[in-house]
Amino acid sequence: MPHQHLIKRLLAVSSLSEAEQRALVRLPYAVRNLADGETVVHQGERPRGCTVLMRGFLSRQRVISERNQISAFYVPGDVPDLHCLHLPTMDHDLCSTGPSIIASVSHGELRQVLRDFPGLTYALWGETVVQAAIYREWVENLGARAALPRVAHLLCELSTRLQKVGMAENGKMLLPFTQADLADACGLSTVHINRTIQELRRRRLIDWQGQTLELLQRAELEFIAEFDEEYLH
Amino acid sequence: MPHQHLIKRLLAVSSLSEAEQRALVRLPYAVRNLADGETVVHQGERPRGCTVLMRGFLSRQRVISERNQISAFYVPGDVPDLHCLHLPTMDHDLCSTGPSIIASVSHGELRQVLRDFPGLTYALWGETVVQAAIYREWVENLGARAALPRVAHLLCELSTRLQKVGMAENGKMLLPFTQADLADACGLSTVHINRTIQELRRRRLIDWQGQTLELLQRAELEFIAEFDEEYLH
DNA sequence: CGTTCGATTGACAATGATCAACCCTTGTGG
DNA sequence: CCACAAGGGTTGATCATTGTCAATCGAACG
Repeated sequence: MPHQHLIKRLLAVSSLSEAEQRALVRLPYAVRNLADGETVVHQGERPRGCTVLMRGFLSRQRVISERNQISAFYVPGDVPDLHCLHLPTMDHDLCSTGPSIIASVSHGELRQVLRDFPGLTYALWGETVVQAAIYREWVENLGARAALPRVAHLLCELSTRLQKVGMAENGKMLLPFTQADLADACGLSTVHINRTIQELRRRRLIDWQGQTLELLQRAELEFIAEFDEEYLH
Repeated sequence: MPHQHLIKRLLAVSSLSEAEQRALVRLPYAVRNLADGETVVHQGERPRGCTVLMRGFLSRQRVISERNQISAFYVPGDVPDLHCLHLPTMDHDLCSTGPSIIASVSHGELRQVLRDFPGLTYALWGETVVQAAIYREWVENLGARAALPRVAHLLCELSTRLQKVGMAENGKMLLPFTQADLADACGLSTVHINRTIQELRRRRLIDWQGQTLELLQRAELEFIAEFDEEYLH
């Protein structure tokens, strides 16, 4: 199993023995480079391994009533298709947003290690628990918040998750997302996302030029978004 | 661990040995009756056990920007706070909708059994995986669908889940939900939910009187909602 | 230099929210 | 037994947030 952040996070939730950590680290994997927009797994496929995102961003998406709806963003250390150990078919597309690098760990070998080291099963279950908490937040975000706080909440979440894996500092990060991506994630039109971002800029809450996003007044932004990072641990 | 449906479902995903099943069945639990509207677990609490819903309905809710947003409904056999094994604090209220009966299984004893029978850990992880899939569907429902298909999708989901636990037949079921509950789950106002339900009635897609809901033209309803029960197994 | 992609803008339309009643049923206390 | 209150459902009128359409602009790129 690759990636330090994944292992670090597994350690944070559950505590792993030396042997367990070693077994995890020794799991073989295949690395693959992805170009912007490339699809890792297609809806309907039955992947033979789990994907660990090592670098860059992935998004989970599917077309719902003629709209492309993004239901999750993944950052390095995430395992977007971990659930395929239990439910074999992917019911979404998994796409690279910007260039990225993934590692694939065979289901068979992973299952074997999980049988040998039950503590690892528990730890990976914890990963699913965290992802579920994020989905819940998205449900609330889409169901209850108006455009401005909704976008603000997403940006806060991204910033926090990126910070945890060392890809953001002081709310400053490199994001390959287009406004259309944000729109797909927030359930808004690109036009309205554009206006919402402009409003966030006007209020000096964010600075977003090219691929560089900076959250300027974190406290104020979190207040508007009712953001509480608790759910991300 | 109580409840046949939970055990049946665990068996459906993972296969459990005789010993594992016995260990599960023998877990002690405390039963509790809940009145309509009663709260099982409050936001911020750190429950000492997992809740297994035995009868009735629970909903997970929280106030987001002055709106009560429901992020999940639970039916008998579900374990709404299973994730608290990993993340100790509940960040939502868990409320009974209509009268219900729950069983509480101590975290300590559950953990012990999971240590003794790793196959059970894997099986319960599967439960979390399914719940996560439901959240994803809700994200898509709230993000991408207009009011009518959104409500239709929720009703299809409920019907399918209830059918699996023997609480619905031919799309006919007993639901204790008010229109306000639906509104909170769908991110719509009660007024608009009311009009949407009337439209569903007018098109002879549902018959809903008192607590009895019947889905009249399942195929047509699923078509409108783009509902595919795959994600529920 | 033309093409494409993403960002931006304006005009207009529409879905759904809000406000304010009103009705009906049910339950409760005098 | 009746009066009243409360909760849930229903309706109409009006408002506004957000979507749609269409066009423009600028940068990047072959």
